[in-house]
Amino acid sequence: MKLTTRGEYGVLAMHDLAMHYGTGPVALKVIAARQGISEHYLEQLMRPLRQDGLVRSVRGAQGGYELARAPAEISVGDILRVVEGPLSTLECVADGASCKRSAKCAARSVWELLDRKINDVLDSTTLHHLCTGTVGQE
Amino acid sequence: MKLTTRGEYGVLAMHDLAMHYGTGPVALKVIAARQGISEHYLEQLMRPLRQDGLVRSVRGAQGGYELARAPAEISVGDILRVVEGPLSTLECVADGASCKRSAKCAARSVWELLDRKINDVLDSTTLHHLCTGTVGQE
DNA sequence: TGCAAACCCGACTAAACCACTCGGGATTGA
DNA sequence: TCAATCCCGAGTGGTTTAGTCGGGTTTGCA
Repeated sequence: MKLTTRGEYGVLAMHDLAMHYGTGPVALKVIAARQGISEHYLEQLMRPLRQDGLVRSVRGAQGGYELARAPAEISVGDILRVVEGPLSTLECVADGASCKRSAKCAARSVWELLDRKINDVLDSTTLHHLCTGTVGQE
Repeated sequence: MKLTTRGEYGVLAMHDLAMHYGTGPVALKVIAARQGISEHYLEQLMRPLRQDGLVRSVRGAQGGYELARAPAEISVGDILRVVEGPLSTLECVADGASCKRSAKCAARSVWELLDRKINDVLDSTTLHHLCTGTVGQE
């Protein structure tokens, strides 16, 4: 039930970008220093975030990254799915066919319920909530 | 956000025991065959479950394992915490002191909310719910 | 009394994954 | 031009996972 640093750092970096949304691109070096993360490692996380259209990059001097959408339009779930892969707790829940026991598996219902609750929280929490300290509200 | 096979198999085995609760001990070999799990591996999972008092073992011929409490008194959370360790999604949430940024960490609130929801589901789902197909009810 | 069925325990291992690091290339503003 | 910046692929040491293996010890039953 652990999240890796990819998810942790990814959300930290995106939150950093959200705090500076609308003020031009922020350099990787700045984010890394501000959040206390390895710059090269963070770079690896930005790649999929860009490819997935969550951030835009500006190359060259004075370049950097910026959110591709407003903070309220990006959920923590969006970020985690991109940097961590699918969020389901067990392979067999995400992909029913892969589970040989799925038909008679009594445990399946707990995992399904769990996945639903996890996705509820992560999809209903946006960067805007993080920035305004209103996580879990409305 | 993945669960390991320890958690998956642990719940499967405990559910198996719950289905045969009150009919004497069930041999590891029987559970392993019924659930399609390696017997030796399952043995490793039963050790902590026994040490934690969730199951009782009967040694010698005709021996086996049985639940130490009624199925309604054992939650999925109980099982997972024993075989998987603490359920929190990030180290820094479980142990605030270990997180250098905890004070100013905006992301922290999401992880706390997430952990709370996960524990809610797992602690309110018992083996009895699994056996009766009433997961998520009452 | 002997034996086989069962639990008990510690050590080992191959493969995968994690959290990075490294080195170089392409792009662009000043 | 040059320095800042993003872009990309490859490598790496350590840890974890999902087991296997080989031997105990205990006990019901013939």
